[in-house]
Amino acid sequence: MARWVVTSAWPYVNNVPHLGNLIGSILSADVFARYLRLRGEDVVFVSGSDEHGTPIEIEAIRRGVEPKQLTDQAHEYVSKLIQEYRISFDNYTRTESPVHKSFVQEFMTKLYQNGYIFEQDDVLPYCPRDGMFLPDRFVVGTCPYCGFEKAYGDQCDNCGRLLHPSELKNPRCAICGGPVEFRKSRHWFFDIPKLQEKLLRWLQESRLPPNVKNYSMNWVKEGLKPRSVTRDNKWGIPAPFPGAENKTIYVWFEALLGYVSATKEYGIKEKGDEEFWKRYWFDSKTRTVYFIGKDNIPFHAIILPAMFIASGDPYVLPWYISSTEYLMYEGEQFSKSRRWGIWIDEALELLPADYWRFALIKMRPETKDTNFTWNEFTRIVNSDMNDDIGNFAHRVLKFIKSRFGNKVPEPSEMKKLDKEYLDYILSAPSRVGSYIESFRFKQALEEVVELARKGNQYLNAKAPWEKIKTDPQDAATTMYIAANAVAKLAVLLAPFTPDAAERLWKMLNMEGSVHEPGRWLEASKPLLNPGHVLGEPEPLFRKLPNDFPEKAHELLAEARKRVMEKRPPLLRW
RNA sequence: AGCGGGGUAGGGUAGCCUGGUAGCCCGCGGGGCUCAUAACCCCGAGGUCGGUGGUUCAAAUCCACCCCCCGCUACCA
Repeated sequence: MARWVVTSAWPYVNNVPHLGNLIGSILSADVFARYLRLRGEDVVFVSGSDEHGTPIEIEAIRRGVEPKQLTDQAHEYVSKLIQEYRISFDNYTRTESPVHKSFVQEFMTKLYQNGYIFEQDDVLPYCPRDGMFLPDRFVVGTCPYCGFEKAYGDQCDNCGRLLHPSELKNPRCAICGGPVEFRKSRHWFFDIPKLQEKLLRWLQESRLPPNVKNYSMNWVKEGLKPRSVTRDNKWGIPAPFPGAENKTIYVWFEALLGYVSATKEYGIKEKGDEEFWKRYWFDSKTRTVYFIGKDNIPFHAIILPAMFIASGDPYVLPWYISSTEYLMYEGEQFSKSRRWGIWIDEALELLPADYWRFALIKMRPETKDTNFTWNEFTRIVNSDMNDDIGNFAHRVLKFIKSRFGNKVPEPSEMKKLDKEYLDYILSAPSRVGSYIESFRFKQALEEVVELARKGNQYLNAKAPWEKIKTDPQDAATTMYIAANAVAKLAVLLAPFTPDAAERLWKMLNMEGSVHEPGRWLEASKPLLNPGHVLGEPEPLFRKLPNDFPEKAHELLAEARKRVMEKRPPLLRW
């Protein structure tokens, strides 16, 4: 049995995550982690709030508070939401965690000692009024090529040209609007070009998916440049290099290390073992799996492995990186400034987590950007989830209750149709599982829906409501198989809709929890024996009204108002 | 501009790697059933697979060029 570390990209908590963030990393990672546990695998599932860096520092300035006050509120709120979505993190921590901070400092010191860090002066934009150096993105001015007056220091949104902030005419601070100067500042750089050959060889031999692999190999082949690992921000982890007393570590470098430090923190808190994390990260048989959005590929496929190699410690390099495309909202990208989209707290005001989990997984942008529309959402919830799965379970359980005294009937002779469907049920866990293992969650869930669809066909073909009068033994056989299909559904749904799966498990009057380790493996044989007394059947899901798509925008607007009162003050718009 | 991903019936998607005249879901039209949540089942209509050219007995699938959408391009995270 392999050890697994499953990670999800760390939400940047200048804001509440939206549905795109949820499906892109957190929810996808949860489905995978839950599946592995159901298979009885040894899993650590970690993530945390990414809370350092300029955007948060600026947000804090804007609100007149210290950054820590902002991220304290954000971390607490996001942690609570993550629980409400039933994301089964073993540790959801934060980059302000003391374990993380000291881990990052020790790690960066190793890179320094191993000769992978060098110093160099840079000339950088500086705002004298705010008293801070500005990232390129936070300098605005007139584009020297097209004359657009609101070009950013890294790129002009009008003509698309890539820029350097020093090229802008009339450069101003994006925060206060004041003039920008250029000042010299000393920085510490990660000498990543030294690792070019090793990275290329690793990428070549890795089993990363083609989109990640090809993309990254091109990057590396084009030639890597040293990257500065320090920033002049006050808000962050102090750089441990001699002479770097006023610098902090660039958020990207430390946030990536959070995967390791979160495992370490978990070991200390839950196992009382300082060295626990090494059993995972330093074991060549451990499989580390990262769930990220497509914008994050270089950091996970190049920079993180480079850091691991440069540390000189025997870290396992990424085993798999599952990168999703983007979820769009009604045709356009989610946008905080335009308030376009659905944020995860708003969603819960409308419907319980299972509805979102199910629909989002069915919309998971696995090969291309996918559009969230209320029409499609309603279709998935009403048709796939409720009519196919929910109603199938209900019709089976109700029938057994009314005609068989709520006991699983004793099967007799199996005919062709019976054998076919029984085989189909018994092979479903391995079918669904193999899709999950190839990171095709959308198809995996479709396969679960298909089990219910086939069940409906089976019932209609066998018409036990008719046979009960003419051939009761055949009706009993049919319902024995159908009941087992429902039990199977409970297990197969467990990674996707954990609450509904558990409710169904209880309705079947099964022992313990559906989420117990190893359930998936048990499900390769019938779960219900003849004579087993079932529980009280009730509808598993409810349906959305037909006019839901038309009313959704209005409902969302109302939800947004309610949410604003629940959000901690520093996260309100 | 360079690199990567995508463009398949009204909507959503599979198939493409490993060529053999297109599969599934929703919607639509017709029929059936009555165990079930106005649910379920069956039948049917609807696609020259972004465009052009090429390779081949045969192209959604391979090659070339072009058009459109999305992302990245190293200091937003």
